[in-house]
Amino acid sequence: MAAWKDAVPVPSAQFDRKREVLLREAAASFNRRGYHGTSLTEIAKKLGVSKAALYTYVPSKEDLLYYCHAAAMDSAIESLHKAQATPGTGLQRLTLTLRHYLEMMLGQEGGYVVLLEENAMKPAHVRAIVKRRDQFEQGLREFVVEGIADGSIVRCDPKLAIFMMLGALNWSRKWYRPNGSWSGAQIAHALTEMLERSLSSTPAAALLEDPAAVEAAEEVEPEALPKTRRRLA
Amino acid sequence: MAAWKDAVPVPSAQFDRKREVLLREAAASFNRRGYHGTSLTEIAKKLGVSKAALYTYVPSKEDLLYYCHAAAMDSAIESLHKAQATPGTGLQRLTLTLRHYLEMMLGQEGGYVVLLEENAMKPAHVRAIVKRRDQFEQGLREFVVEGIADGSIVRCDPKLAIFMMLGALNWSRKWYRPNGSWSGAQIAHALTEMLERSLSSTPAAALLEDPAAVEAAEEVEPEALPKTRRRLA
DNA sequence: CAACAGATTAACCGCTTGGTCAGTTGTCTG
DNA sequence: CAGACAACTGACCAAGCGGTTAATCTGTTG
Repeated sequence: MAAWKDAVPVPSAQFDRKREVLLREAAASFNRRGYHGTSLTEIAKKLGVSKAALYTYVPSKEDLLYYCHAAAMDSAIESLHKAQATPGTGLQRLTLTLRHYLEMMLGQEGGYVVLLEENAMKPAHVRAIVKRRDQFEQGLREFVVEGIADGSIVRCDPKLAIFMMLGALNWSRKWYRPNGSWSGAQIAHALTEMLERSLSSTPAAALLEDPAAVEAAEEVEPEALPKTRRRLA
Repeated sequence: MAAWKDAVPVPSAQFDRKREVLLREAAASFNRRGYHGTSLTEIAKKLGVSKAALYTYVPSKEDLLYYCHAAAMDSAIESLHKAQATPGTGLQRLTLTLRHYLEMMLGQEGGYVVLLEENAMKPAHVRAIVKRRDQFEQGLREFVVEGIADGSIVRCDPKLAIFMMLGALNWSRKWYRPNGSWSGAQIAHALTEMLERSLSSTPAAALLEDPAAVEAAEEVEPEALPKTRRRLA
């Protein structure tokens, strides 16, 4: 068993770290130019190594894409599980998940996330990713059903509602610029607030207009606080 | 002037028709596999001709992408202009545009539409497309501003609101299947209804749950007919 | 029918790609 | 210091790409 030796000295923390950097860089390139539009030479150059060196960390370009997708789904499902362990109405838990998810996606590390060109992977990998994505979406749909039952969400088609919301969030990759006047967390707050409103049975009377306002309202958010949100008459 | 001869006999209606078919096929492939992931040989094979034949209709692969983008923007801006010529509140005009836009996108012809991998085009083409896209988005934002002024839309950040809505709509390409239980028009109705609710100052108490319900409310649309359009009380 | 023009093709070209490999480097171990 | 081993490199390869070309096919026109 190789596990013995591997487990001892410096368990190749270097290796794992470099591997992660590679994944981030690859994900960033894939997101910008697309999978087929990104060459390994390109990625290697950005990392300051030769193309051949990449094969120390990854068996093929296609696996690189798979690892990126897998990491993205890890984040998503983690957000879901956190919310599932949190008490609240269906609407609150749904919003919580989406906010977490988006914050990770826009986070300064850039998040892995590709969500596109899945069919560039071999069938087994596609199946694995699609399965986990279905789990994620199913969890979200259950929040909607729950919300309809507890009265926090208006009657609607859960599948469609989730597709709409994920579209609104995932598309943010296309226009979000980290150096703009809104931070990732601010965007996450404002977007999920609008989306919440689209399903809420008691929609807020106003939405955020100004990034600065987010900090005032958001910075407190860490869970507790007297629940006095403005509501429609 | 070549225009003289071109204008006379059969003004190459054949040519134009074939060109259009090529564009549709290309757009479909680009949307599925991405621009770089689609080879001209692949497109040619689907059309039952050789790759070289494509060059009769299009000067290069990159131009093919450009024409697709251009056609997509034509549709979008047409939707916008129609709504701009229609009276109503900002919210109504916004919703009308989005519904038209989505219906075209999901229409049976498959719509061109790519919206992705713009940077695969040469700078001049990118600029042309981005400019028109900005026009479209600017028009939508103006509907939001208008809606806030006339009281139909709650106060919010127009830019963010439009980004959210376009994301929700554009993402539908990823999950919509023409053979499912919802038609394109039904999806368009249900999605825009949810989005309308997210900004409306007087949100509807309920949303559509069932595709069949759309038909009862929507199916009247086919434009002509004795001009007795049913209206809401 | 002869002449012509546009559509179409097979064969081909230069180039880039993902991937391989033999060999060099650097570092830790005994 | 000797050996070992993983990291890394430059040179290389087959395959597929976008694009070109010379020749052929097809149909219309005088």
